[in-house]
Amino acid sequence: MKISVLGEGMHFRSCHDCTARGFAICAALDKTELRELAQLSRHVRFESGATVFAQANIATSFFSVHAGTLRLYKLLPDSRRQIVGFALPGDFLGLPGLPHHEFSADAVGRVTLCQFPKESFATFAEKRPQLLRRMVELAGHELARAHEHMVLLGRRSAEEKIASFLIGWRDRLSGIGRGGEILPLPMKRLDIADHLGLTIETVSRTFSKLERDGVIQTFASGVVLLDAPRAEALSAGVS
Amino acid sequence: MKISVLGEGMHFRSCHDCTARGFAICAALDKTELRELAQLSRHVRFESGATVFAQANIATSFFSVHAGTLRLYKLLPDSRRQIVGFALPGDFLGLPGLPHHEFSADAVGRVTLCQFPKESFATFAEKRPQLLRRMVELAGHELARAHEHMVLLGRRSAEEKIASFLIGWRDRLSGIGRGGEILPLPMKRLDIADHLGLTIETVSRTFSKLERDGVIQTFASGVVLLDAPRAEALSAGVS
DNA sequence: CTGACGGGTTGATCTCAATCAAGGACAACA
DNA sequence: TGTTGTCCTTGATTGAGATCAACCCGTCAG
Repeated sequence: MKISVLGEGMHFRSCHDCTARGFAICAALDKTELRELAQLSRHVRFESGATVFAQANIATSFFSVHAGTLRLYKLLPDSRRQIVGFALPGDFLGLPGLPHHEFSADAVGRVTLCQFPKESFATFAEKRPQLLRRMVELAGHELARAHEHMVLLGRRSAEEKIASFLIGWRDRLSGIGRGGEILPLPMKRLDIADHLGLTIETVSRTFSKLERDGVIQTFASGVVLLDAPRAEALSAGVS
Repeated sequence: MKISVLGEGMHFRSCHDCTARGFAICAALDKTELRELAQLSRHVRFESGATVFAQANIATSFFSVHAGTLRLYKLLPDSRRQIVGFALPGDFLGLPGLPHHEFSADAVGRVTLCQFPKESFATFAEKRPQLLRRMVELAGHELARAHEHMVLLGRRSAEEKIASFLIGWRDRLSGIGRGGEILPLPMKRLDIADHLGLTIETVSRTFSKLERDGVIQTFASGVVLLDAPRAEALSAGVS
């Protein structure tokens, strides 16, 4: 696990012009508070594949994603893996009230994060109801997404799973201003499989089927939704 | 949808000797605050099968479960159902920041709840960081449970699903002081199936298998874990 | 240029859980 | 007492997705 602090060579990126501000918890803070929070945070970078923290380890920091994608996953003893989600810029990682990390997180491509020591962040938050409110809200959105994912895992077919995943991913990206014609998929097929409760072969076959049916077009870096309404219908479960 | 307010005939149950206090959000409040909160809450009761609120309806209240069990579920247009969880005494229902109910909730057996108008609760909470902190914590625990359930849905066999469910249910009950030799299962087989991403037949068969193998003994009202270590091993995924 | 490797695709076969179908246990009720 | 309905169980068969296996393609090292 390599941590590299953005050091001397790099410009200090002030929170003020942070690209993830607006989606992140920081949105709940005023200028002064922002500076105070910046004081106790530091910017860290992880290269592709690096582990940011591991399941069951003691959590000493919270993180706010600044740039890049992370996969958040849980492992069973026999190494079956479930990716419980992908974290994007603005997402907050870490749960006050739980001493240990509840899942592992590693970088999908290069990632930068704001790191906050748990203790000082908690102290900082304690007297700022609007920050706590924001955290309740973020947790609520996360919970809603988790529930939606349970429906996917428990009750949808492979084709619906893939379509739902693509639509959900598109909507999340556009929510943070990263919408576009081509939908980038930085994660590997195996990651998608472990996220959707499928095998890599089924994911591959299903992508092929959707392409054959003219719903998507696949590229090395992602897909284009040729027939978004059809994908949305599949995603909604209106087979 | 029948709502019956506990009325004249019934004793007013003060929050002070509420059996769910201690697990519920109220635990974060002192005596004075508790009385204030009681002021803006009312006790409501639902008979078995009654719907407390429905998915996509506008949320006007928050609830704290006082007694009984609720099933929380999402429906697909074609009526496939995923039960995202069961709520027990002390659980908080409703997410600040989302205008609509994100799932439906109905009573499994008779249920009583504390109902708080959303607005007045929000106003009350706004100035009480320790209450907000408690809500963040509760949301965090809920999220952790949701993640664990994703592993179950995405990566476990039918037998492991049932074993995990039983162990998880036992632990939750004992966490609220309802542990005991016999593990009550107030929900129906169909509920369990829709919670675990199985069919009712597979649930039934798997219970039968576990009973044949001497892991459990089934009764009308629940099960006894004859071989808890074996069930725990299955639950952990150490097949 | 060649071989090894990682990531992805495709085909053949198998298996676990779904589906289809029947019947049992039990409570509510006429 | 028989009738009806709900819930649960069990058996037979099917099928979606897993597994096993082969192969393609681009990249990188030697």
